[in-house]
Amino acid sequence: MRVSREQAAENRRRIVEAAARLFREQGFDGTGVDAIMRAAGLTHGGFYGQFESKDALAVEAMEQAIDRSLAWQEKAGDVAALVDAYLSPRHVADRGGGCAVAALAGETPRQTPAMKRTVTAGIRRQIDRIADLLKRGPATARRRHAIATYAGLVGALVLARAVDDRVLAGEILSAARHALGHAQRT
Amino acid sequence: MRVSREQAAENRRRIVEAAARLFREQGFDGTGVDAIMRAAGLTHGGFYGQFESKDALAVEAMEQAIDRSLAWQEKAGDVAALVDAYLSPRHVADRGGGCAVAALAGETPRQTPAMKRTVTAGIRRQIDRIADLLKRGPATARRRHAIATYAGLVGALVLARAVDDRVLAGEILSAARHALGHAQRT
DNA sequence: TGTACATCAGTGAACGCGCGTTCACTGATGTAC
DNA sequence: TGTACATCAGTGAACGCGCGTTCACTGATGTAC
Repeated sequence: MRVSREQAAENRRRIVEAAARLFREQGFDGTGVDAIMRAAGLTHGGFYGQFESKDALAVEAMEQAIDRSLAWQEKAGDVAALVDAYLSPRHVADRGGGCAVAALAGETPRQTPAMKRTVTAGIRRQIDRIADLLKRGPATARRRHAIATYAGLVGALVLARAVDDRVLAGEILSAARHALGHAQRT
Repeated sequence: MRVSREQAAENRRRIVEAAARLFREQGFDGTGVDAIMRAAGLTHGGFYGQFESKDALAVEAMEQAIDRSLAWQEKAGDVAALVDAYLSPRHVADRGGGCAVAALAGETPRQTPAMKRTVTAGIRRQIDRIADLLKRGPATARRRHAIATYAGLVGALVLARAVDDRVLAGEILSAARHALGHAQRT
């Protein structure tokens, strides 16, 4: 049953969307082509008409997730706002819709070189974005500060998600918020 | 071919050792029972004489990796020494022998409740250990500071490993070392 | 101390299952006239 | 504008493979006398 070109393009978009969410929620290994296609409202057989392989889709999904994250951050006017949004309980709970680096960076060593390149580029853009938000100091210090801030954000989110105790998770978030929110003044 | 009780106990130890290394290197999903048994010098069939399941072994391997990490850290006399050791290129490269939380925390949401408990306990002990090393300030501030430090360490290690550019990886390590090494003075 | 037998750690083939991928087919879409 | 046919997006069964797990078997170890 053929489908219009617009419909096919729309289906492709839905596949990438579903993949970006499922990969972040359950990891690359933990998410099957079958599950992605079902989430997109299709059957798994049609997958290879749209994508060369699961790995190729993974790269595309990762790129999309990173783009969305950065676009979302455009709303943050300063580092404190970005830190607050990143270290919110909402972000901890929304693994599937949140930071792709925090959700998937741990699995990248086992991924394609293309995936590593995509992740590296995403991390670079994220660092630049934070450095832009820092108003004070020379460029090299701002960049160094941006990197340390991003590391603190990713680490705190990963730890808060790894822990099975909401109180401890909250403590991790608030400790990191305190350290990173005030760091701008040092 | 039966084997002496000491030999059997020794074999069991080797299985846990191999699992602790392989899980950190390749993840839980990425490491098969077969690969673990081969790394321990045995065949895969004997696995279930020693362990109830792959998940049960994973918990034991995680516990061992965390214990070893903390024992190793006993050598560090202050936070600066711990930060330097944690954020060394050597630790970045030695994923299989390094921090189990940084290597595997991203996969824990998909693991057994027992695994989550083990990881949570490990994170708690790690935070306490860092807080003990902090000399200055009241207990609550020390704890908050310890959490932020640990988050910074884990995040920087994860980012440095995710990146396919050694220069950027080095930059991440040194930025975090700078931020966390000097943080004690604030 | 030596012998006979029960025990059981480890072997290797086999299992059921889900995975990524392929393929013959379907039938609506797009195109040529 | 209408008709006839080629195209091709999507279907669903099937593939080979590796996984976690099971099991009948082996033969050295441990034990009872």
